[in-house]
Amino acid sequence: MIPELPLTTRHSPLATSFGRKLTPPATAPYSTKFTPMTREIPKAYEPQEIEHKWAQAWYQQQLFRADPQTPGEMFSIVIPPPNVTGSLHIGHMLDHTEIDILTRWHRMRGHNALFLPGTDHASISTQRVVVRQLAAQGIDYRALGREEFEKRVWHWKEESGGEITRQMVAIGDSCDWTRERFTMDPGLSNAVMEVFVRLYEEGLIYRGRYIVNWCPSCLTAISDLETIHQERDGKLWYFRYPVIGTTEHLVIATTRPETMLGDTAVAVHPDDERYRHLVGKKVLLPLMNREIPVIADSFVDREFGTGAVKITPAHDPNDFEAGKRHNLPEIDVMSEDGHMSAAAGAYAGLDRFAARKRVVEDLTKLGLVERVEPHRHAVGTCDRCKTDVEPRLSKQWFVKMKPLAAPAIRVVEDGEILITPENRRTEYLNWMNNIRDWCISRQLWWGLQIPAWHCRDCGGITVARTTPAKCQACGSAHIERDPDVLDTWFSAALWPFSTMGWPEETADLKRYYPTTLLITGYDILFFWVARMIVMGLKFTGKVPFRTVYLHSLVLNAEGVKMSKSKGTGIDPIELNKRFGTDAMRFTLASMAAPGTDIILSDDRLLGSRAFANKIWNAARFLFVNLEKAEASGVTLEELAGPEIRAAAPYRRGAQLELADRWIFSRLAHSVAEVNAALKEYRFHEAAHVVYHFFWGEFCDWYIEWVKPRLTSGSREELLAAWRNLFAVFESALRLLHPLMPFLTEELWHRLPQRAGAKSIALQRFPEIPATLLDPAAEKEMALLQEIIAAARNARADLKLDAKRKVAGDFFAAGDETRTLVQSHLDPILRLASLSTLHILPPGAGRLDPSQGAVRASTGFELRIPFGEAVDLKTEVAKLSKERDRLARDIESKTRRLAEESFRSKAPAEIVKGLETTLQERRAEHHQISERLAQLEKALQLRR
RNA sequence: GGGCGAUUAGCUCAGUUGGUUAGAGCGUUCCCCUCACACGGGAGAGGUCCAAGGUUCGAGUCCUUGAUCGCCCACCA
Repeated sequence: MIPELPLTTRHSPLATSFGRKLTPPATAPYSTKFTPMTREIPKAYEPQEIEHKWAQAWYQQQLFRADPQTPGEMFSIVIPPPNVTGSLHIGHMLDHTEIDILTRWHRMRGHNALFLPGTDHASISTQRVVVRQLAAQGIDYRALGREEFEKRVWHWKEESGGEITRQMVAIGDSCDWTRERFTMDPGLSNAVMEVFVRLYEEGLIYRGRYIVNWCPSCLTAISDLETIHQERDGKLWYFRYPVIGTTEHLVIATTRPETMLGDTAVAVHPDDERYRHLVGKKVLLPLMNREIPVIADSFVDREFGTGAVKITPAHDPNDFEAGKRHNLPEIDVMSEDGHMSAAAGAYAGLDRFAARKRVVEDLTKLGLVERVEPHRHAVGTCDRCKTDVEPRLSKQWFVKMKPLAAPAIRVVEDGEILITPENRRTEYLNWMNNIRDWCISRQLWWGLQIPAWHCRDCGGITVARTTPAKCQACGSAHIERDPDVLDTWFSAALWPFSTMGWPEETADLKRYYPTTLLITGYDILFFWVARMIVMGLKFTGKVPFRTVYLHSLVLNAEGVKMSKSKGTGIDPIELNKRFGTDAMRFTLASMAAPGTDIILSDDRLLGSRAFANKIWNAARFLFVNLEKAEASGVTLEELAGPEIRAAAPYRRGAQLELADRWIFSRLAHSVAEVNAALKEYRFHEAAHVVYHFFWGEFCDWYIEWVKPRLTSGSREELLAAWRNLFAVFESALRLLHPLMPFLTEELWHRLPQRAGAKSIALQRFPEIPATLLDPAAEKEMALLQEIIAAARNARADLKLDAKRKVAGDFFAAGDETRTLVQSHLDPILRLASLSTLHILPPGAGRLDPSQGAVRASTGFELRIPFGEAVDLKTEVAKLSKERDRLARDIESKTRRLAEESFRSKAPAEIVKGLETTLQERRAEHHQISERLAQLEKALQLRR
């Protein structure tokens, strides 16, 4: 069953975002009968209405539902689940655009394609959002109690998750909505418990008291990855600790004075001559008046500071280790919220930074501050709230990563998983090879609670899939569930298989797992990708995906990563309104060159919108002219046949006209290029190819070329013209569909269609037979285009009225060229705005440039005669420039060819090619020089 | 402290394995509101490919060094 989209939340989906609600359409938006095409088509493409109509239709009809029973090649991809912290931002749009392009492409190529949607509970982030909301209402979340708080978050989740779903529908994600998942769904949470228990039973999950990264603002432990190191200008304080029983002082250096209150030793290097006599003695810890030992430990760096370091086992990971080695007491002088604890004596209750200041002041008064130096160092901050992280001693749950990492390294090294781009693969391997244990417990309320129960009687831990009745160790019923929840990435790590029903052996799991591909941003390579590989291998014995494509990030105009909290994000809804989803998708795709980040600009979006409009108007042209063809007896049925979809050229007799041969050949090339580009995730290239084909070739040349054929001629001629035009256009729509799904769907339905034509998305991607590749046609067409361009160029330089048709002269020594021009005189005249083109006989010789502007290229010369008022000087300047350019080129080529080393070492074809080119250049140069001479003579005569 | 990426037209960026005159979009200049489209058509201008060395017959492309910008990783107090 497809879920109804909840429409009742006050956050109200499309009502606030995309302008309207999703309601079932009264009738299907496509015709169920043979479609008489809509003749009335607005002049400009207005995406809003159309996108909404199709988004809704696709969703309602479950158009992209995947069936494991369907045979054929499989393509499966799971979405990187967005956090339910609000709505999708522009960064997500890139994920979705790339995934959807590839999914649609595979589906159209006949593959059994699954795009599995879903969302992530995002433990810490979501909790923060709701806590802040409550605070805004004057509610302290702790006062609500855990249960009530969880209820509030679930409520928020329904809103946010619903909004995200609606956005995904609205931007045309071709997901299977029946398979939508959430990381806290019963099935997924079940998988999480299963994994936790198994890892615990194998000893790969353990609980222990260690120094962890603690956020005093979020009030939870966070992992190493969530700790962002920030370079900062700080200070290095030198403190004097009096050595007991002497008049000496031992000087230590520290960046964190406040932690000295918890010092339990001072360490020096065992080989350090300066301090050897002090080892074993005691120093008096100032302010606290505690006697602490001087110990020797080789972890001390003799070069740093004074070579003597204070040891605070409860507040520094190194000191913690040292403390363990030397059996030192651990004195925690801080509370969880970053204030000094009772153990800090007189400083209790002070904020840690206030305490720092006070400690320095007090020591200064005592004359125990030796000196202070500026010191640049890295400070850990919380990924979520940017608060300085406090290394804190606490009991947490960890995953032992080393044994799990080994296979995850192997599969990437072996190429069983392909990580692309290549440099990310290296990054992955480096990280995996230096992996450390993963702190997975979080002191939060929103999330998946750890399935462990503590015994109040014996202190034993019972880990179980379902709530146990008694303690596993002593049988006591006095057990309590561990209050902590799991790091949100723990459940995310299982996503590719938990979403498919694991640990059950479901049909989905068999058919769609391992997934084909993972597409996500490189910023979560370690957070997510690496851990999915680890967990996938551990629990399914298979890789979770065959290929990982890591795309760039979308940055704002300042080149900073988009962030909603910082207010630096671009609102995708705004973009959709202004440009349309298709334009946004196309823009993202066209900028998504692997390896470089994307800075989105209005200019590019405007360009894409213009492209959509261009296609719209090409279609409009077809539709408004079709009546004329129908009047001559061409029927819509004839334009809706399978030949259209097969892009089979319609030949009158055995002949296909040059323009048709050319456009089919170009189409075949374009399809091949798009396929090749998408295969290697070169979205920008695919976008460019389609853009150029549609606009630069189909619109600019083909349509213009065949225009007269569409409205006059015999029924047979009209049919040929229209069939070919439709075949190319229809194929081009399919070619474009993965990039611009809405526009193409709309136009496709406006084409004559057979009954029940549901969606272009379910049609085949164009497969153009290689026999349509026509190098001869491309060459001839290129020559004709060049001739037309030469005429236009000459016209423009003569500053002729663009509307005025003028006569031209044409000379070509080659018979073939003359024949070609003669047989395509009509389009040439039309496209170059010429009244006539006088083709001179081969014996006529060069065109006299004093009579007009001559433009020449390899094999031909074309002249537009000077009118009454002509600026010969401009013409001379133009030709001189061209002559100089040629001269430079000739010189460099001549020099190159004269080099013996080049001739002997370069491949023969390169040498030969260069020689040929050189000859051509010389000929051109000669012509231009001649022309210049004549022109200058003419100029003198005028004077 | 390690590692990585970037530097190409006014702007934003492409440029596949080294090969003949380095491309696109936007902007800009000139001409056109021609019966699909001014979100348009036509024609131009605009680049010592960050710098210096090196390899090569040949370098935007490969190597070395440097400069500038950015990113990732990292328990030296």
